[in-house]
Amino acid sequence: MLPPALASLSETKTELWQDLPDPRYHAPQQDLCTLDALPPSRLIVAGWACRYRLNAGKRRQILGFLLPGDFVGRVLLPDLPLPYAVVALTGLKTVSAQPLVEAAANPDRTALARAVRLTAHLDDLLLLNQLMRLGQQTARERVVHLILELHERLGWVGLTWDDHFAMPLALDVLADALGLSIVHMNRTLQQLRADGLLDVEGGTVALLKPEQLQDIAKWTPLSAALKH
Amino acid sequence: MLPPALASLSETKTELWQDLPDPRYHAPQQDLCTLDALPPSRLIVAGWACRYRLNAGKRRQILGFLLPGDFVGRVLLPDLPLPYAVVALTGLKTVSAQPLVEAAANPDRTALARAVRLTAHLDDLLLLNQLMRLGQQTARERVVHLILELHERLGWVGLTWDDHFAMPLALDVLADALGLSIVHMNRTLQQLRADGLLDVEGGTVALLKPEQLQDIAKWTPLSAALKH
DNA sequence: CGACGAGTTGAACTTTGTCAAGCTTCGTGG
DNA sequence: CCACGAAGCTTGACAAAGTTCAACTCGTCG
Repeated sequence: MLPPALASLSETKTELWQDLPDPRYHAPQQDLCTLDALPPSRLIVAGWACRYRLNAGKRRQILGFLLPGDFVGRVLLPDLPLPYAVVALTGLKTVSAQPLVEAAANPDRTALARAVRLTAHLDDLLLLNQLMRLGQQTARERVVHLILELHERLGWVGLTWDDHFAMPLALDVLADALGLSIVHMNRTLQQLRADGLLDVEGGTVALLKPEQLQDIAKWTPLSAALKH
Repeated sequence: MLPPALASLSETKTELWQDLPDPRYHAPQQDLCTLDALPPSRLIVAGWACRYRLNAGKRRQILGFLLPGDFVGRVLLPDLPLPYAVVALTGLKTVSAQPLVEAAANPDRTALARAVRLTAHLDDLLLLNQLMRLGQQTARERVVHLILELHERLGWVGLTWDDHFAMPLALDVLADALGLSIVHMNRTLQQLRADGLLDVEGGTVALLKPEQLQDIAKWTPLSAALKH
């Protein structure tokens, strides 16, 4: 199973991912990088993190989740400060992504360069998905849409089993991501559970009726948008 | 007055902007590029456009506005399809931005390359601003925040006069951008007008109490985030 | 045992959307 | 020159969606 960074590179082996240098471990709640600071270039090997911004001391807005195989920092423009912060949501293992960033900057169009640059495109897609959720969807739609997105992304790196997967996120984290109150987040999940559509318990998500869920959220697989 | 693309380059003259090749004119409502198509690389010289996405046939979500000095298409990754469409909101004049895109790809860190790459960073900032508006702010805050953003951006290219500027947008366009219904968009503007904070009429915006507006929207100037 | 954190529930309230109607403006064609 | 219609803006009344506050549960960990 390939990480998203290399998803399009069938010939590139997982070893590349595993053999990157300088492994490090981060505790939950630890900041991986702060707003307007020069970010490190690292790749997440295990655990979940998120990008977020604070709006004038109020509750944070989570911009997106970072899963195993995702970059912390930027592949393109690695020399500019990030307009957001990144924090570990679980215990985290990362490795240096320096070799991959350098490959992306390589003017020769190697397959690796192309694959790494594709991840920048994927990042764009994910941010737009998040924006569409916040701008256009109801609470119910947002929740389902996000969960389907996580399901697809985790599938790429072999972290799903059938139609369920581990989601180590508390209600308040989901609420911050989806722009909802904790209470409403809760009620929305209850409702989905009561409808027999999905199940979220003990950090595990089960998609009980995948087709209906895709319908509710008007979900389009990310892979469709990357087919170019 | 410099376009954003070159805002950080005091030594670069406006002529560069004016002298780009292949001027073209586009009618309002004309698509400049469509979803998942390879975009042109063009620079807007006059008029307004926007990026948008449709969510399953419902009303469009506008992702951001493109003003004079902004790129249509992408500076980085010009060879990948856009995950959104771009349409002219007014009559539009554009020129080819090919020379600038090539400059950005130049591995030598020329001042021009750096400036053009900065515009990619600015694009990120604008998208994040939009996301924060949709995720965290009330209708009133969103409207003010967007207007302050437009005011700052238009100021960069000399299209503001004191605290007012031309905004050739109908209510439904603003509503699509801010994720509001037309009716509520209207009422929110009415309220702001009644409060003596700003005035929107006949395609012109006047900021009557700029400090209070910044307060309402928790506005941070973009220039602050670009100071790096 | 107690305390804490996370999840859950009810009830009142606020914000925003929907529907429907009326208005103004402006251009067009008789 | 006026009547007409279309498009955009405005208003009221109501409905739906989401938030807030407050209380209660449940398990875990000291």
